[in-house]
Amino acid sequence: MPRIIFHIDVNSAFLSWSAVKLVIEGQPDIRLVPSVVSGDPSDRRSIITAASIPAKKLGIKTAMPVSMALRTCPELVIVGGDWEWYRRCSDGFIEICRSYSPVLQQFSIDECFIDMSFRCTQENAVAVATQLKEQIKETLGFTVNVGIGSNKLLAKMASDFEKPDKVHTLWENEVPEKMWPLGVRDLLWVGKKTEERLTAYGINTIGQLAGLGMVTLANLVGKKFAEQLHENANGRDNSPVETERGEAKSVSAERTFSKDLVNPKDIDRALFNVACIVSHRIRKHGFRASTVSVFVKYKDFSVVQKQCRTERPTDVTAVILNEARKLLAEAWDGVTPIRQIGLGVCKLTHETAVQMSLFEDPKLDYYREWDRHYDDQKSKKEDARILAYESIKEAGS
DNA sequence: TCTGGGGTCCTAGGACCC
DNA sequence: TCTGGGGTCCTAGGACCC
Repeated sequence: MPRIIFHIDVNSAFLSWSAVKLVIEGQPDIRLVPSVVSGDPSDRRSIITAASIPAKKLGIKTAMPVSMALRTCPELVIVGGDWEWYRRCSDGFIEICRSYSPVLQQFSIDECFIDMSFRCTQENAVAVATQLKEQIKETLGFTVNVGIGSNKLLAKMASDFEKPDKVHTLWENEVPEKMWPLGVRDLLWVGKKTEERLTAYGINTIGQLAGLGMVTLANLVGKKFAEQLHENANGRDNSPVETERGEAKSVSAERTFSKDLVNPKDIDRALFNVACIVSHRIRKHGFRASTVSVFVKYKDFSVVQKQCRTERPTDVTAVILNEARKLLAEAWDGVTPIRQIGLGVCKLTHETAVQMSLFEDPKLDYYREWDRHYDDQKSKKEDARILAYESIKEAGS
């Protein structure tokens, strides 16, 4: 029996979600004018996270620097992102999708796959998808695209066709007509570098890629990736809709400074801040980390990254920070101005048995106490924010 | 024009062991 | 004294996704 997969993708997710909130608060609908969402609208270094359709028509794109977009369109409306609110919108949209099929894989905050094989037929798939799309619009106030295909790849490619508020199919027999004429860059997993390599070889469309011999392709992009690209370009993908959200494999935080920093005190403060964020996050999920890494990005965007193993898995801020400081000393010469700094942990375990060591730092108890205070403060702040949002929701309903 | 923040997976080379 | 080959772990870097 052929599979029937839906891919549901929120149109300009962050922008739509911010618009919904503003409308609830009685503000004009920013979806109707050139508008964007950016991290920090006042920071020259921030970039665009999402753009409205009128903004896109003016050539404003995601990931474009805000300063550049403002030159294109001086009257551009810029709003800051609001993660707590986005989380709620995302939960609402996932909940509706799940009511259509429990075999659901959340692909990102604004995308999911559902396996509809037992819930509809090829004949009525478009009608069912349209109903889903309308239900989300009526209940939550924002639009989605639904892509339908016989596997995840085709469903995802289909949802990327004309936007917004549309349903598209891409069945296997439609691949030559609907997918092969597209440029290679439109194929999932073909980014800038791979596109460059392929076009340099004269491969411009997905159709040309589909017909390319494996030996040639492997020489261009490596064996493993070549196999995947070959399958995908031919519309084949047998990956399942994975309902289990795998556990995080790494946790990281990074900060870009509004001006490049060179003062070691400033840089150490930034490192401290990201260490607090990362260690708080792993404690929240009950993880301990065995590897700490630090990276430094310079003005020319070159990156130096250093990592090391910890003596034993840890979730203590002070321990992670201590490792990070050593790594920073290796990575940074102490004089070159730094644009961005980041700290990550990986090799995460749920190990809770405390391994006693004769050499255990006697200050460890104090450090843990400090972390408990930090976590308390954080959760109090979160509670306050949740209350604030509940009242917004009430005002809207 | 001047480039955020958070992830995943893959590759390649070196160290070390058997 | 000089040599092979496989396996595993670690680190660094690159490419991709949203």
